[in-house]
Amino acid sequence: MNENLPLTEATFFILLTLASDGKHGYAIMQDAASLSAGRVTLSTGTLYGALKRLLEQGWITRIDEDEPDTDGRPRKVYELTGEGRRILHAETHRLQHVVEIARGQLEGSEL
Amino acid sequence: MNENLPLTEATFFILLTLASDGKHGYAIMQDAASLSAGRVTLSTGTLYGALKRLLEQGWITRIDEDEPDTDGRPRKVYELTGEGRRILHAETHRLQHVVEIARGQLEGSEL
DNA sequence: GCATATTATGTCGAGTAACGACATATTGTT
DNA sequence: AACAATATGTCGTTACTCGACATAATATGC
Repeated sequence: MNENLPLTEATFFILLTLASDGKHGYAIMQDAASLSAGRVTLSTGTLYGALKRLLEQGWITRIDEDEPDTDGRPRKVYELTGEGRRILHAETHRLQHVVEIARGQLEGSEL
Repeated sequence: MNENLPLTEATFFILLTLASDGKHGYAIMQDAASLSAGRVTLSTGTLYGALKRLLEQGWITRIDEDEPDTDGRPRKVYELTGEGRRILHAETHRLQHVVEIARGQLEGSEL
């Protein structure tokens, strides 16, 4: 069904933070950190590299809010595409499945 | 608690297959495939590279069963160390936690 | 008014790991 | 005798992360 999985943790969390609404890069970084209770701290190299890749893959798009009243401060807002959302769901289910496999395996070996 | 996480999928499944008992490389490949219903197919490059790394890290050890009756066929058997088992558990819990975060996030954005 | 922290975006080089291709040898099957 | 399966390994390419560095605007504190 999906040849793009597994996602890297960085990619997964970027998509996750965009699930609720569109955001710009810096906000994604902060949201990923707070969502994961500080466990996922995206470096800028990882973040902007991943955003570029995700755009090329068509999993996110840019919604330009270059309204002049925003005073020229560059702020690029991204949101999930349908494909991006589909993949986010697929990866979540994959992870769920992996956890089930792992629990089954560990249970059987530790009694 | 653990600076080694997240594990890659290959590493995670190698450790998982060794949770129940020691195995040699080829058996690990097959077990990973059957355990994951064919989703995880380790290539030999990945497998033997990972085994080497895991040995160096002390997460697995080699138990030499070079009994002469095995007729010189080389077959290296690996098993988890305490550290390896500890990390396998930690990663399983991490994954569980990630799934919970993801489900919470997706729930909130799709009602 | 000035310094510093925060917000915000980006590049670059180094390191790690996965992957497929190739190589080799033995055992089991047809 | 040929071929599939078992079994281990190397090598080069590709993808991604990470930390360091660079730049600029805004906001806060003194």
